[in-house]
Amino acid sequence: MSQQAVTVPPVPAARTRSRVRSEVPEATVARLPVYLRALSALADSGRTTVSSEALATASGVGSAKLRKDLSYLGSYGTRGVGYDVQELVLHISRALGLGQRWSVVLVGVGNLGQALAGYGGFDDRGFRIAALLDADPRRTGEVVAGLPIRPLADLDEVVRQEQVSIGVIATPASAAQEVCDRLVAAGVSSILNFAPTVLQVPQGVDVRRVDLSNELQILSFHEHRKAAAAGTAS
Amino acid sequence: MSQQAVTVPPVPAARTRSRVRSEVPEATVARLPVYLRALSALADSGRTTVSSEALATASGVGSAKLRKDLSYLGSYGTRGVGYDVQELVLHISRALGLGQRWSVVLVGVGNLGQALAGYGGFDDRGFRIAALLDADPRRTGEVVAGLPIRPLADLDEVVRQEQVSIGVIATPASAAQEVCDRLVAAGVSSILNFAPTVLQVPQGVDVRRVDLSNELQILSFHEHRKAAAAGTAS
DNA sequence: TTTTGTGAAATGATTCACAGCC
DNA sequence: GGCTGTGAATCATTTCACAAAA
Repeated sequence: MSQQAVTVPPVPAARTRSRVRSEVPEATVARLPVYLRALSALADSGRTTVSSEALATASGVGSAKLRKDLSYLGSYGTRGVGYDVQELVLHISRALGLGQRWSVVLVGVGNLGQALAGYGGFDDRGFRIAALLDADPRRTGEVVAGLPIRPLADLDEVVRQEQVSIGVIATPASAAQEVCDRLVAAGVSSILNFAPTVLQVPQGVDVRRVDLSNELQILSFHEHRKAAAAGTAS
Repeated sequence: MSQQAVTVPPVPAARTRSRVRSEVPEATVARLPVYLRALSALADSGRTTVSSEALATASGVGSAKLRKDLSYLGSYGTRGVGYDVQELVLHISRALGLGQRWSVVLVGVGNLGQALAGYGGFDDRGFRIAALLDADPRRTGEVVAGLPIRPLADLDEVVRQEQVSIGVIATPASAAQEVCDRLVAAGVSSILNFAPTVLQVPQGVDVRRVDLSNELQILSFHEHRKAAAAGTAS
């Protein structure tokens, strides 16, 4: 059937007043981090140059798609040779806005929130957890992954003082919309939502949703079809 | 900018030998779980019927899209009235293959694996964790979320005995491909991968990837663009 | 009168295939 | 000779807009 997945077009498409012309297609943006990761691995293994074919294979896509994706960023390859690994890392990083270190606030330090805080996927690549917040006052002060848990009331202060522009919601579904509203009110304009709810946000705010059971259900659909197909194998 | 995201077209498109004709578009499949969740909430709140407009709003999509999506499953609405909530839940569940209970094996019981095991998103909707496996022999026997951790060597036995067809990988990136190979060898044909790697799998195996730092980087891209746009506000 | 279901149009993404450059 | 960059063709998805059903 397929390959890697989970991150594409459910982003409904920008509806900005002034039609800003996004230049890089959304589907391409969603793949850039994958290329970046593959390139880092190549760099670590000592490769200095790579062909579209090789990088495409490592990223689980076709080489034509890869080349078209990269072409939106500019012409950084050399015909007959390939791409310079270091240089390409730089260009993709720049396109993704990874030149700066983004501060993130994580709300909801339960099971999942703790795992996220300790995951390493943050520092890993230019992100920094500015604070952990939790609504339960009994958790205040507890230290998780080296950071003290703070009360939700500190939200505005944290966002202002730490220049936070990305919020991660790892609360139960029932609290997610309210937390989201408060994040937006505090000035956060990008949200990563792990709670199984659809958040309502004003224009100009980006939300991405990660939902375990959604993913399982999509896999279930395909399993179901495969089983049915196998049964019909005349 | 946008709305909910994270689960769509990065699924490269089916490449099955015999061109099975998928009927329901991939993009639609990725949204069905969202509708299902919204419908459950409506049912809990006592609603018995819902219009495409209302359900669309609750799901973060447009009503035309919703109606077209549902039309791939059949004509289950009543003109002038809307959809019967219970009935629609049933039809979507059936389409997703949720009539049966799927058994899942979770490999890698670290930080994230533990959070997933305890998340509740499994039992929640027709999924059952058949076993927790971990490569570290020191963890064997430890009980997490009510289940004992078993050694990786038990994989084949678990898959066979428990009729497992879905595997969840929550190992470090370095171990993911090997675990994946063993899952596939054992007969698992759908994989949910939380490790930050692109898995290579044979045809007929579905992989979906969930990657925290990918999501953050996509948000970073949009933040970056918004900041640039704000700066250019002449 | 309301709201579905759906052809047809518009938009977006992928793939092809090859000219151009190293 | 090998490999990129990209128009043009294809395929997929979304949106429009309205006829038909309740």
